[in-house]
Amino acid sequence: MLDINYIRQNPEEVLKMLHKRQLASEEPKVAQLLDFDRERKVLVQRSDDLKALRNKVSKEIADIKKSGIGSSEELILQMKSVSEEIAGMNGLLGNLEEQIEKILLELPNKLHPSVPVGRSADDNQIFKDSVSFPYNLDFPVKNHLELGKSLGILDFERGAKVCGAGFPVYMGKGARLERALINFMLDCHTERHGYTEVFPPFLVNQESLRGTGQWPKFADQVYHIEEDDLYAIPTAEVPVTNLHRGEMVDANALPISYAAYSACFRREAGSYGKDTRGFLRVHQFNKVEMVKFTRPEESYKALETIRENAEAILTALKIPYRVLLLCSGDISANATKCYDIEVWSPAEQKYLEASSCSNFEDYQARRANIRFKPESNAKPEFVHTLNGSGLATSRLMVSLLEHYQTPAGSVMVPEVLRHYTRFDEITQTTE
RNA sequence: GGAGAGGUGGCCGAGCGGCUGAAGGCACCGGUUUGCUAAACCGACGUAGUUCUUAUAGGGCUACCGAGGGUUCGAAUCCCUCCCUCUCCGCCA
Repeated sequence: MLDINYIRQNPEEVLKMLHKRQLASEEPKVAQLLDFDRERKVLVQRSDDLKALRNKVSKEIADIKKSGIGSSEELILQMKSVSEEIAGMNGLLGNLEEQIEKILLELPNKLHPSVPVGRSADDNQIFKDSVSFPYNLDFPVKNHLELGKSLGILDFERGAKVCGAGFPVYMGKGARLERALINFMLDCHTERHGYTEVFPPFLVNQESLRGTGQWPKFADQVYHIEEDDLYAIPTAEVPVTNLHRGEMVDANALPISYAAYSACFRREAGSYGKDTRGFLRVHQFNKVEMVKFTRPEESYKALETIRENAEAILTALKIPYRVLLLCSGDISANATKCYDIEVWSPAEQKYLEASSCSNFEDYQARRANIRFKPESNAKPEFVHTLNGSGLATSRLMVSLLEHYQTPAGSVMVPEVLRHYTRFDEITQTTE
């Protein structure tokens, strides 16, 4: 969330940001917030005055009782009514603070000056266009669904039977290939890019969702297990960023870089009918996520590093891709700046999002209260948090299967994965 | 699921209902001493809100001892609920 001091001092900046984000409906909230804030201040002052009086008189009462001189009856009676008055104010104050908190949690993050202004996904800027690798697909290409079915490596029907639509099953060499991808990506980030591997819980509590900003905004997109009041993670970002929630991290340890595999669960409520075929939109998918905690002055450099780390995976796999710089109307509410990496699908003849790399500055750190001391005796400051998919396997698998198919209908395994799969090709005779 | 113990500042740890924002120790910071380092000694040392002043600093007031309620003139301290950690028993993977 934003610093309330920043909003007090720069309300017009906040309004400008909302305008750029195409969130006109949110604009009245700023004035409302400032109204509540002023009201709160008046109430706090009056309540603090009463508390000061009560503290002072309570000490007098103590003195009277100790010395045994005089009577405290009258004072106690007075303080009783003062306490009642304070209690009344606390009720009002609690209400106000709840509303202030609510608005603060809902307001989106600032935008970095380099973010292009635009209305929708159509206005995203191409940061890096068509990074390609040589392929000979001069034959009728099959799409990933056809390949998955003919090779017996993907089973959407049975997935739907055991769970529901959007829960794909990988079989045989398909399962092995998926696992190879995950292992390759994790090894790459830990051994070559300097990340520490984390295997996080796949269920989290509500505080964690709130810490990274999925709560309250995306409450309806997250699977909720009522019995234990836990939520299935939509991304490893949630448990991994929250590892340091409420902590004072050691300044010398910064930047902290974590790479984590997790399954990701998304309800995708309201998006039925859009890109629903096969892997294009699923409720459960696998992803390796990179998370960084940095000093504020280093976060934008770290964002480029994360993007490069994600690109390195595609380069190694020789998967064609491009990088977009998201515009103000398309970027998520939590991020100040975000790159999307999209992989090419020869069958769909379009780019598919496989990674998002974002800087959140102190937006998540403030929610999750993650601080550090810049100097040993200095005041604590919020760290900056960032993350990027490195990468999600589902769309990656689409592009991989389609690019590596042969005229005979088999799929070759990318060079760098063979060490993990221990087979070179997936043919129809797969077990 | 049952029984017990406990959650206090960056860390460890003491704390009788009023004199406790909190002893003591460690770490960090400033200084003295010292050939360097270390040690020793001295000093400073939480966060947030608000207000005042002789206002790049200092003072006052308020809140914060796992979270939320309650009792009380007054709660770190007593009571209740919840969360977490540890130990033991039971059950299960």
